[in-house]
Amino acid sequence: MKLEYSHKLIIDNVSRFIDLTELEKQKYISLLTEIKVKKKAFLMQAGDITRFEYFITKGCLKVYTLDVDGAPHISMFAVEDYWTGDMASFITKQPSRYFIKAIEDSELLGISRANYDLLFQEIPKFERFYRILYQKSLISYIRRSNYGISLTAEERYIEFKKKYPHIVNRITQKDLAGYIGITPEFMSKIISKVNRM
Amino acid sequence: MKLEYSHKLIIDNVSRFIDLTELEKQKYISLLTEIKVKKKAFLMQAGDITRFEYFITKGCLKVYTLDVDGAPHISMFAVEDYWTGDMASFITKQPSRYFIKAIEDSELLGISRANYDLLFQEIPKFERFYRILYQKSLISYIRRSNYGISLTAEERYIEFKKKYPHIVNRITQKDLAGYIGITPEFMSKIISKVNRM
DNA sequence: TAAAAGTCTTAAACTAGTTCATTTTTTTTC
DNA sequence: GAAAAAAAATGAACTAGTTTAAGACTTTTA
Repeated sequence: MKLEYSHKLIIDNVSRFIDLTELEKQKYISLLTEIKVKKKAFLMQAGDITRFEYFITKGCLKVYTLDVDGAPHISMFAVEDYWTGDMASFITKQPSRYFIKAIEDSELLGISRANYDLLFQEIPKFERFYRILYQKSLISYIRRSNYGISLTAEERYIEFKKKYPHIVNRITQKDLAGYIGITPEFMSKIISKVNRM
Repeated sequence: MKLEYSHKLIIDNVSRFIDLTELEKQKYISLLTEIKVKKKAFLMQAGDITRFEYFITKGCLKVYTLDVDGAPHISMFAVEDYWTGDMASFITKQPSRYFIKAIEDSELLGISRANYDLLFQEIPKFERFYRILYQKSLISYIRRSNYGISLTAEERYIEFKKKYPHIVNRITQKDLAGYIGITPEFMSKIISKVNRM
């Protein structure tokens, strides 16, 4: 079976943790929805009940909330081969507090809540896939949940550059500040300081 | 089948997400190890390769790292009916950066890495249990990973009291400071301020 | 391709949280 | 139940990061 690029990408991603037969691959792909979103457009907004979990096949997006003062707090940048969405809203069917906005023209594959549930009935192996995917995400979020309180802003910036070299030059300094958790002004100071070192 | 208290607790916990037959329950329990740890004793220390994932049946423990200056950063307090451990070390078999120390005399059920792997072969339903358990943990860690950078220390303290009323009076102010990410001195100030309000 | 909008830089005054030092209170230990 | 150890409170001097404001540079849009 010849797969188109985006389908090959997601099958390769899934195949890191579980083996699928040709029939299962086709079944899985049939449960996905193709989505395109132009630069600056929203994939979802706060107040929405999230209908999909997303896999990015092309582009770059930011996931963020607005605090009481209207300042954005970016929780992740999602690029090719990443999974994103708002799992809390997707699972609980409660309105989301997150915005997801495209930083570049982007293409995604979405799985709806109904198809996500169906997937486990049709191909129980996916319980294992998601068990391992969530386990790996959990390991990185557990680590990250301490960053904000145990590292200085400068240390967090250096960590980000080391961990995400493929992302750092696709985003603005302002958005990076929103991720690191500081003002754009202080971000500017840190970057010029670190570059001088 | 009459279960002893600690086994009943863990079976009830697992049964929130999956249904087990009597035979499966017995099989599962046979894979667990009972562990007791006295107040102030370590369940594990940085440098160890974590042998178990733990379920607490009695007591209270703190999970923490030491930063370069030797200051403790507490990542969780674990009480009855909680799961804890260092998943990164457990999965990758690399040395841990965490300490787990009992705050009260505690009793736990541990599953070894070998039995964890075996469990999925013997009772594949557990892929689903862990998929859902990790999914729920992930939802709360995703939320928490933004707390450090988007809330003030006072707001984090108020959140903690609201979310963990059953824990707040079992731990010292000093340990709470280590969790909130501030000095014990500033914690003291915040608490007296919040109580005055 | 010009104007508009957004991003980046710099600097001075400010605030949340730290550090260090001392005293009081509570808990642990023998 | 006394002595020792640990935790909590308080205060003064300090630092990381914010706020506000203004000008320079880049990107977007018509």
